[in-house]
Amino acid sequence: MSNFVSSPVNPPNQDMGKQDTGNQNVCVLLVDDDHDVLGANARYLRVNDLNVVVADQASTAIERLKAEPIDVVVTDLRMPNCDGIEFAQKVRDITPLLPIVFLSGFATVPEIVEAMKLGAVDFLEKPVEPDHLLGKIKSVSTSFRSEIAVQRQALNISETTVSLRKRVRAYEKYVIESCLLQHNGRISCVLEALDINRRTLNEKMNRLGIARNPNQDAG
Amino acid sequence: MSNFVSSPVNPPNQDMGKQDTGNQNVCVLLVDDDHDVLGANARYLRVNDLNVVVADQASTAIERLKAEPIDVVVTDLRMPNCDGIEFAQKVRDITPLLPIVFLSGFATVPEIVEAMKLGAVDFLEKPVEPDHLLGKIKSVSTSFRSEIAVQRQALNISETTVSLRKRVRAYEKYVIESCLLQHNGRISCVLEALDINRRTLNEKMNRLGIARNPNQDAG
DNA sequence: GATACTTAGGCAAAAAATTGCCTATTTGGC
DNA sequence: GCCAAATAGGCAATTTTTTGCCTAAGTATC
Repeated sequence: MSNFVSSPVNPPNQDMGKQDTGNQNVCVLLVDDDHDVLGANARYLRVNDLNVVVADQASTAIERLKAEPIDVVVTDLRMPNCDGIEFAQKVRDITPLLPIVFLSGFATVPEIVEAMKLGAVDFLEKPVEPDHLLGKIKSVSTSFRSEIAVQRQALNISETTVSLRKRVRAYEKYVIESCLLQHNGRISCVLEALDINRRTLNEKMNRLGIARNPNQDAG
Repeated sequence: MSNFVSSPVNPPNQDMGKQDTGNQNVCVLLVDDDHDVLGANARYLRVNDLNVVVADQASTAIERLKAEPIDVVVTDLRMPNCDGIEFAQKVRDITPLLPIVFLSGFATVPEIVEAMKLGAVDFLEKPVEPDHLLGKIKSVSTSFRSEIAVQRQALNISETTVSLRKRVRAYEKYVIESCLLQHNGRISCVLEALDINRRTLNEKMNRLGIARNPNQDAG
């Protein structure tokens, strides 16, 4: 019954206090047809404790995306078989809100615009400094980290029927969980922030399977 | 005041009844410090039945925005007192989802990225062909904004208090509208796609104020 | 131990949403 | 004109959700 387990509010391991790199949870999908660039970036990111999945072409990348719990996609804009935009569109079909970071040496305004419309989180100019890339990924993944899982659940429109009901429910769950997270689990704040009756919130949390867990420790 | 929290999904201009050029409903706010460009564009758009409000600087534009029922903002990126990005941010504070089209002669990648992140609908390179601009405005105002951008925004936790109810409602509306759009207004398809009872969909559309008869052809 | 504060939850009334059944309207084809 | 398909909507039964009232449990303070 309880197939909804991934409450982002209190993942077993997740702890704001953890102070190592905090990166090992993050899974990046690196896509680039240039093996040198791909390898170098992958290595750098791995050294920095990121979980890296690589692909040298769009089709492979899509496969990996379906198979692995990717948190961020970093892709080249210009690729031989399938350009980055096309690729991003496919990614969107699978995970509508997954952050995508584009890399490109020469990009035209329309390309950038199109990429951004497809929900690119950022657009870095090649050659990109590994450290800059790392920083970008970190910022993208930390700001989204808590939400990704839920978003994926909420909006993973992929194969299965996307009943409006399920989607709305997932969205509601997502909003409440985010709000909880944002207010360190302080119910009273959530009540105010969402302008909702306490009793209703209680009911919703039960119904939606939202765990309370005053993760009160301030980072 | 700013209780004008428009539905994040819907352009203010909802009236799909009139069918001549369909333009006279659309109100465009043109912002450009160059009076020649401003005048020329305004004239062209007016000739084409658009309702045009002009401003030669950001502060004026903001005032107009507050006063008039603007449907689309078209702004220069580079302006003397306040650059386009800054201006767009202010626009966002007032109307979180109003479509903004940027114009610019020389724009850097980061600028474009930033503009798009602020929800720009498009980025046209100056000098812009009046007809192209007109087309863009028409398409923006008739079709809904870029899905992803809207989706992101709909999902985005904003600082301001937006009741859970409103947000869920907006999301539901967005889902239905997108689905309608995707299926060219074919109700039967939407029913199937969203796995929802016909009667329920009817009720929801009424409740949420979703117009039937979306433009069967894409712009 | 008393007190204040925060949160959970039982219960039931009230409100809202869902949905089946039936009818009406529109559109296109024969 | 008649028929079929698609869609809207009235009505009412049913289900779900919201919410006020009241009680209780857990914490921290005094």
